[in-house]
Amino acid sequence: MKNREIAELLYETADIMEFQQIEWKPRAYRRAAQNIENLGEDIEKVYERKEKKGLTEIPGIGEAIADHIAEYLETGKVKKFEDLKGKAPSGTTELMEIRGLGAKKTKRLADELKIKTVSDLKAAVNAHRIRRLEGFGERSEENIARALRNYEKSHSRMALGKALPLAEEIIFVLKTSLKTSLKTELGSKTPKIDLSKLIYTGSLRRLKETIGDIDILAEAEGEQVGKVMDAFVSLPAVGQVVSKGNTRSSVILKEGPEVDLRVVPPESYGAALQYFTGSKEHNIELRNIAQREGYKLSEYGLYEKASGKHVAGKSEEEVYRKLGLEYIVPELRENRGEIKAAIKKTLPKLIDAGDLRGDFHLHTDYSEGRASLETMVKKAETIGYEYIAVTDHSRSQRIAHGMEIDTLKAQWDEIEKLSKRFRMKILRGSEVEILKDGSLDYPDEVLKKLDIVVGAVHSGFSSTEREMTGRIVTALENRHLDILAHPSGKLLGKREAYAADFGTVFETAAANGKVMEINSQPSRLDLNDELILRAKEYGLKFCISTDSHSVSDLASMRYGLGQARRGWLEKEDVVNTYPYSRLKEVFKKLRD
DNA sequence: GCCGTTTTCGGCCCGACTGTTTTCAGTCG
Repeated sequence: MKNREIAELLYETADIMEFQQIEWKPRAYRRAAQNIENLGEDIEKVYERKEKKGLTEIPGIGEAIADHIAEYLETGKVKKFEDLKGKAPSGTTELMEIRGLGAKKTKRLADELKIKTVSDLKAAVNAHRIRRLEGFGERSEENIARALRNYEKSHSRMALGKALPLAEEIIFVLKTSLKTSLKTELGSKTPKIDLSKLIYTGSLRRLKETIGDIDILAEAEGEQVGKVMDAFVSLPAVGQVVSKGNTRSSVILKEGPEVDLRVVPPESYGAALQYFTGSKEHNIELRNIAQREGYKLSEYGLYEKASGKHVAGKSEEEVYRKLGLEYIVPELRENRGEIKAAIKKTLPKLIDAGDLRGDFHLHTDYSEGRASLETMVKKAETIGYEYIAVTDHSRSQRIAHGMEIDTLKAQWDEIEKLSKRFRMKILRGSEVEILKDGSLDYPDEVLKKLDIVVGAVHSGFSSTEREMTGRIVTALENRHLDILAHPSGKLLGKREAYAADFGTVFETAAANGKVMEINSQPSRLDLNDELILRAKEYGLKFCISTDSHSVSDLASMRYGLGQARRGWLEKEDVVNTYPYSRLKEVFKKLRD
């Protein structure tokens, strides 16, 4: 799959063009790159099937870019891009990633100070050569120095599972601080701040698998604004204040990530929430619609273009309705067809947290889990689940204390005993290793006694695409396998997905009635939204599982649920929303 | 370079903050 590769190439080319002060083209290139990332289909396959014509059918790709992509797929490079790159200094695109440095400044640094790489920049900062440049000055130099330190510390994205609790914590502390300061001015006549309106927005609200920075929105007016901003920049977690204004302030936390706070008045709250939730691509599309309909849309509201009259903005729902659209939930706002669906009123009714009735992937201290079987069962029952599957590792997973057959049977005995004491159905499961040759890690007579077999790959990540695809396909053709766990094998920020032809994997899975897991572990989120969208095309069913290794992990469900919603899944697509009585339709070996 | 209920040319989202600039350009989201 070369989608990401090609998108990266287009983004890089856009940066270089911008550096060379070429107008408009960078925008076209970025838009094309974005659409390739969101394609949900292998671009190579598109090209094989329909050649260049297929490429130009992708939005944002016309004749010229289609030719470049074709050239890349045929030869592995694009002559025009190579030439372009040859004319720009080698470190250009990297320098432009540093906060505060865009195309113009990078160009001036290169032209006037011969700064071409990050280390050139560092040297220039240390020698105070930047402040002598016309239009730069001492402050600019200090800011570049700080941005440089930040860039080196972390220019990677944070996992959703880390960012979300962090944002919740910040909001909680900010609310507490504001409550206290509001109380101390008892008797003041200024309107109170509605603290329920203090929420996180941005990619976090869209539950994207990784987060660049944390965006927070608050509602306040008049002198209250200053109070919110003051409370925000003086939070204990703040390491550095980047900017502070009347509508926006920006800080960098000691922990690393940047947090932006925007404050808007009540009549604009909905428009601002919509705007800051993004995505950027979704918003641009929305503004285009607004323009066509004779409106102007900004974070302050929807305005009639002719009269300048404010016609919507109090709530998000109002903004969408006024534009003739069904309300679109944050998880769908990626410009992946949701706007067209909202116009036609054919948006999916997404799966909700309340729909989930069980969990098909969890570990106990029989293998690498940290809690006992009984503790896990007890906690799952408190959540209100109707069933769970206990899926400890199979025998060849030595590192994870994989279970020999005798131990597995002992676990079945304990499950039997516990079943008498708990209302919830406890299923005999196993996370069975898919071995190098695609066979499963227990003999058939053991597998057939399991209620649920969750197959997983944990080794041989550097296999070729052919080997890995063959291995998984063989496993999917095994009648004992029910669920394919963490199908892509990626670890966020640590390990790429293994090379496998997911088209073939999904096709085989669909033909054999297998279920695809959406693994909710914060470090995995696998399948992610893009692969879910692809898998759904093949008519596959999914399950959202936590892969819990401790009691607290059971709460990770919300991250997997987020990916499912981003992947347009409805209740019916996800088998752990089915009542137990219906599960037999999916898992044939299930006992009554 | 792309696109079209403004349709084959002429647009291309919009507003806030910073710094050094005395009226605005650059950058960001």
